[in-house]
Amino acid sequence: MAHDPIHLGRNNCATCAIRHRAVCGALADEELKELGAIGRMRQFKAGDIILADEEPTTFFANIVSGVIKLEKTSADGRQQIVGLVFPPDFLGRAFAKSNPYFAQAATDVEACTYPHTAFENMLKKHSGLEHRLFENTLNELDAAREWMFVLGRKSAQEKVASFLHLIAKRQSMVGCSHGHAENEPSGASRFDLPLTRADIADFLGLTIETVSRQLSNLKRQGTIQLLSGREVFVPNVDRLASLASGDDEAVA
Amino acid sequence: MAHDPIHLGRNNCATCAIRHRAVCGALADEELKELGAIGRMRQFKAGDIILADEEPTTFFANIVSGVIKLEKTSADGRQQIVGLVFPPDFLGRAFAKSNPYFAQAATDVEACTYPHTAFENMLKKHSGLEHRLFENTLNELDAAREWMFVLGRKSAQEKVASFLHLIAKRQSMVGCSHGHAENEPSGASRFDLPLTRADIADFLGLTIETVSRQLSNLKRQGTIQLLSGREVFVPNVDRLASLASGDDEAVA
DNA sequence: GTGAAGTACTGATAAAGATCAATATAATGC
DNA sequence: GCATTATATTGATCTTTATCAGTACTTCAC
Repeated sequence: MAHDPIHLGRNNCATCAIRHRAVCGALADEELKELGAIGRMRQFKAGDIILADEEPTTFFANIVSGVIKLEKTSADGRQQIVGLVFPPDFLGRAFAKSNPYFAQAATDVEACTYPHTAFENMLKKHSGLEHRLFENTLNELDAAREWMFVLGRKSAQEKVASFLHLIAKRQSMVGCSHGHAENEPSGASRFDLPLTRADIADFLGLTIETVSRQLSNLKRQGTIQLLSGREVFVPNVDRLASLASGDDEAVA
Repeated sequence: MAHDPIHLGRNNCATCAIRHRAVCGALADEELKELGAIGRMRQFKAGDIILADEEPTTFFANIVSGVIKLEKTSADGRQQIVGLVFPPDFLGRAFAKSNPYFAQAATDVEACTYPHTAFENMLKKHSGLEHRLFENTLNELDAAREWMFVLGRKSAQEKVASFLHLIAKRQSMVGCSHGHAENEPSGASRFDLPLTRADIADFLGLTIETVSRQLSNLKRQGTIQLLSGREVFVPNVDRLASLASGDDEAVA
């Protein structure tokens, strides 16, 4: 926990936890060496701004650990989280002059960063890498559209249940080193919430109070247990999934 | 208006209205001939289902005229439009077994369609084409996230104003054959709504009634005029844009 | 430990939007 | 043309969620 502050120096791809699941998985050993040469492992603390809105792009990154929130803010201060970046996701908007959103560390984060121009040159040179990033982007687009349904059509309870279900899925993926994990956890699940109540509200298009009330409801029902404020235990993930899609009926 | 029913036979890329703005714009004449050989112009009538949810992908398409809505539906019948496809946009989810949403013609549509496998082979062969589609996808992702803010954080009036502003922007792009149009119309604008009130509601996460009331409000204020039910005249697009972002204040 | 700041929960009330219901307008078929 | 159906508007009422307000719990500094 008490590491060197920001830069951790050159990273060792061979021992990297996300070697095969991140975009770099597209590269053969030779090419990987080339990419590794421009990569630099960095650490961010919860709350650090990683990419600023409207600012010129300076780097891209693969997330190794932690969670980053992508946020839009309007002139009058309203906020909406438009994406969460988990390991082994890629951070950054390729081929744009500036970044279309704020990227802020939701938790402490470790990321393998690549300088803007050098990385885009790699993309041009290795079409396999670009292809992998393209597939990544298509998945992100699918996820964003999935979330549009949550934002536009779900009730507060369904929204909160959807969020918990999402975290349960992603957290259980972390640590699983092979495959893209269609492995829905269907039994029990336990995880730490990577977001504050305010963040959850901004992700779901709700207020803090409503999030808090819905969490209390889910707790009262027995759908979840709140161990501390951040630690959640879900005895039956299927049940949570049902609530997330509105197939509730018959709740204590 | 009274055309041959569906197939219009081989298309002529040379005279195509969207030749340079669509993804095919990435190709040189030689390659374009190759793509043209697998393309087939088709017409759809308003309401036709173009791609069905969960069904295997059978074709992709470039939209030449008209508007297509991308829709998600839940088991209990709730609907959310997660994207609108205008000319010269690309329709279809590359590299996936099945389509993640419904695609339905909102208006009559003309589209240049490409068979699934043949098109994906073109992508593999011509990395320039893939790159262009990638850039396209990145723009779609930006737009989806932009819309997440609308869905999560805007009021009903702001949502309806945002929708009208979006249509004003896209409709004025149609017919403009060069460039990607950062050309915000800032004076007056006149267009036909490509969506019914029910569609607009599904796009904005509202009910039909609320959409109707907000349109009536905007009309009462003088921000818009409703000529027929579908024809809209906006005397001052900037004013509409202000309402869309909540910088209202002082309305008659 | 104590105090202070940040974070989270709960209650009372207000407001925005949904729902229910009726009517009006437009499009379509015969 | 008229009847029928789909689409759109408007009003009355109810529900959900936001807002306002107060309190409790955590974390951190000292």
